[in-house]
Parts: sequence; structure tokens; C-alpha cells
Amino acid sequence: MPKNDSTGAFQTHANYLHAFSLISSGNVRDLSKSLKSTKDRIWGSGFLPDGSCPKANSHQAISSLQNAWGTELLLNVGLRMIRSDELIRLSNNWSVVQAYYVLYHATQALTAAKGQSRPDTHTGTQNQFYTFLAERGGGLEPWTLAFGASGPENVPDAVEVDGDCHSWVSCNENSCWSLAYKVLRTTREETIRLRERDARIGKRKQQKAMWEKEEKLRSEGGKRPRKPPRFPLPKLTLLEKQTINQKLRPYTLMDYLYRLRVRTNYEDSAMFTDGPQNDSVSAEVRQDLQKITACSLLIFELHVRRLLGKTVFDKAVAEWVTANAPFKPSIGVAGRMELHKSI
DNA sequence: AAATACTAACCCCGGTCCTC
DNA sequence: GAGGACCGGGGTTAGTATTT
Repeated sequence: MPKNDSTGAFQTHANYLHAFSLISSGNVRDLSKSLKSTKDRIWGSGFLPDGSCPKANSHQAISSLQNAWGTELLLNVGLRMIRSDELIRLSNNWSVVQAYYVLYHATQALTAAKGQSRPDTHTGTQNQFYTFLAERGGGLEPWTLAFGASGPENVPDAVEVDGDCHSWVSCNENSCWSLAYKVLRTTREETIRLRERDARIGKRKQQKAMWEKEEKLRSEGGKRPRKPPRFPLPKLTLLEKQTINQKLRPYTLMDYLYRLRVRTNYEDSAMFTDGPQNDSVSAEVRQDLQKITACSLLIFELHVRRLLGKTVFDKAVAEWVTANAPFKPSIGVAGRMELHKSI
């Protein structure tokens, strides 16, 4: 039983993150193995574009990637330098933020590499993430997993999803799928709740305006004024709710990371500091974040490399690594250089 | 965190009273 | 007597508290 709210929340989110980590490359501790298997899956998935893109905005793509690499570096510096549990707990607060921003910049890099204009909002970037991956179909889990108006999308054939599994159920090779879909669903439901709230306020506004319009007509017709009614927040009809649900796009891993980022940034900074019940779980969370981030970035890097061409891309990586990569053995994009070249 | 239980607020609707 | 205000019971739902 949890001691306070933070322990429950921590347990839940640690579980969710681990689920994505497991789906990405199984219960592998060695990051280089995870990256290798991710590379093989991308290669076999047919997700990579056939050739370079003539419309590509190379300058913008590289610049966005540099942001992503730099942000990932911050995450990795923490991993390398911060050893005491107390500090790991604290650093996880910013690790989730960093993980999100890596995906944010990577997604923008890919948009630029495709020659599209770069989205300048969180929502726009998250939409692109969905378009690049889940919308095209399954095959590259967890990045292609999504939860939409009609339920889980791109569920692999052999996978059984239990939509009602508890968020604390122990995360293993089976339950990880249910957990992942669950968090995509609940993340999406948070947005739906906000939209329903807005819709109710809008509905009330409309009712009020309608009444005032009628009242104006009445007074013009010489009728005596009615007492203004109070306008309680109206409820939504089933149809109105369904419409809201239909209109909201399916949610993905990136939407979840955004939720986590907002939560730890603005709403509940105690989850990662007060939540862990022993001295090892925080390090595991951090490791999962690093793995999710690195493998995600690899996917985007390989995409962008195809679209910009090897020469431009490899040169940009080499320059950045020379100027910025501090550690041996290499981590971050420095460690992924060889993987890029093997394709 | 999410499910569940519980409570307060709300809608609906007919009936009745009030006022022009 | 027509139009509007007010009332109350029944049923639903939103919001809150409790439980898992």
C-alpha cells in the first residue's frame, strides 16, 4: 500500500515508462543492444523513405537535430554524473522534460527534412509525430502504438490487450502492452475532459446569447423584460460528447511524455522525489527514459539521414560530436554514428 | 493513478400562482 | 386567460471523496 499520493503516482508512471521501454527492445540492459535491435526493426519495417527529398530544408533539419542531440546530452550527463539516489530522484524531474524535448526537436527535424514547414507549437509537433508513425500503420512499436476514438490502434497480431489492467500491475512482456495502451487512453481522456469542460462553457455562452437576443426582440416588441435566469453550466448530450471524442486524434507515446512533462514541471514535482519506495527504482526510471529517448532519436535520425542524404547528415553529426560529445565510451548520437553508417 | 462510491447540482416536467 | 415565475419530485450527471 502506498504511503502517500506520490508513491502511487510514481509507481504508476515508473510502470508506464517501463512498459514503453520493454516494448521498444525487451528487457535489455545494454543500450547498444537496444539500439541495434531498434535499427534492425526500422530496417525491416519499411518505414524509411526510399530516397532523398529534393524539397528538404537541410539547414532547419540539422538545426533541430542539434537541439535534440544537445537535450539528449543533458539527459546523458545526468546519467553519467549523478549517482546518489537523492539526486537521481530530483534529476528525474528534468529527465522527463528532456526526454520530451528530444522527441519534440526530432519530430521537427523530420518535418523540415520532408520539406514541410516546421510546426511551432507542441500540439502541432505532436500531431506530426502521430502522422509520421502511427497513422502510417503498425510495425514499429511502441512508436506506432496509438489510442483513438475507436480504441487501441496498431495492436500487433500476437498481442492481447487488457484495457482494464491496473496501473500497478507488474510490468512484464505480456502486461507491458496493456499498460502502454492504458496510458495512451488515459492521457487522451485527460484532453477529452478538458474539451468537454470547454464545450460546456461554450454551450452556456450560447444559451445566454440566445436568451439575450430573444429578450431584445421582446423589448422591441413592447413586452416587459423578463428576469434574467441563471445560466448553470449545461451538460453535454451523448452526441456532443461523441463528437468531441471523434474529433480528437489518436494519442501516442509523445503525448504521454508531454503529459508527464507538464505534470512534473507545473503540477506535481513531488512525484519523483517523494514517490520512490526504495533506492533503486529511480535509477531504473532514468534508464528507461534514456533508452526510450535514444531509440526514438535513432528512428528519426535514420529518417532524416535518408531524406537529406548521407553526406550532409554524416558531416553534421561528425561536426557536432567533435565539438560537443564529452564522454568515452561514446553515448548519445556519438554512440549511434556507427549504426547510421551501417545502413 | 484510476476505479468506485457518494453527494450535490442539475434537468425535466407538470402543476400552480401571479400579473398584465 | 396568456405568458411568465416558482415549486417540488424523479431521475441523471458532474464533482468530490474514498478505495484499490
